[in-house]
Amino acid sequence: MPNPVVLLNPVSFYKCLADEIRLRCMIIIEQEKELCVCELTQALDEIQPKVSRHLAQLRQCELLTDRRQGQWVFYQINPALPNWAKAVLSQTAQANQDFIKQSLINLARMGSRPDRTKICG
Amino acid sequence: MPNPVVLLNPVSFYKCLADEIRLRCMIIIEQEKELCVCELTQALDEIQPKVSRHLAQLRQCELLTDRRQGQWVFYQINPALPNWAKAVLSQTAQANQDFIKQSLINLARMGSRPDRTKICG
DNA sequence: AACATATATATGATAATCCATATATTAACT
DNA sequence: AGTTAATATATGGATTATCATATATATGTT
Repeated sequence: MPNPVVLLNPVSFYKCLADEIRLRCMIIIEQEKELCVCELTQALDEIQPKVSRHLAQLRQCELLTDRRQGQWVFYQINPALPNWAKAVLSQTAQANQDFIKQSLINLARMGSRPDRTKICG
Repeated sequence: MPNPVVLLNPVSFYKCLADEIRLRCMIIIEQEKELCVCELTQALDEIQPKVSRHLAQLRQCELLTDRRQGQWVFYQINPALPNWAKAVLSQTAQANQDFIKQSLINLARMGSRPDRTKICG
């Protein structure tokens, strides 16, 4: 069965992407499939409340979904986004690798990342 | 020969799209190929200085190019935009016809639109 | 098990910064 | 002169950052 698709206002969609931190989050989550707050905090080299607030906004606009696993909260791209928005995100990610290069390095440097063993569909 | 391609920061690109008036402008220009300020003013039903200001921003960020023909200034999508940005714009336009529906009606209602007889490549 | 401590995340409150708008004016063209 | 477009300034509103704190979970000790 087809996913129920989110009704997405294009202006609020682009408002979400119109911020350095939020756009980085979206792109590296797009790329890594799923990341938790502490990983994002490290990758972006920003303080935790700042990252958390931006994630909250992305969640509220339904660009991201979250799931808690133990002490961690993992975020991923909302699978119910309309196709045009998914396309925008993936093309933006593909064409702007430079933009997230340093974040991926920071992420790779991170010791003892939480594992995702209990991913339940 | 291939167009020289604009170097485009993704955050400023999305900041440009993160406003109702600017996004409407981009989408109807995308669709109509070329529009002048007075047409846009009418289509969006907004006062002229407001529209002009937003167009100036879009021009400054190189999302739009302008050409003067007599008393009119026509705007079109910058052909030197990178492909990913062009793709984002056309997909956004295609998937959000509702968003510009009223603007197109206003535009169609407009009497004596300036013609583009002197379009020089 | 009960308790204390540590880690991860979210949020309230406040201050600071940025952005859009309105009005008035100026410039460019016919 | 009349039409079209751009800009300057001031103001109000929205967005953002930060600190301190709250909550939830996990770990360690007795």
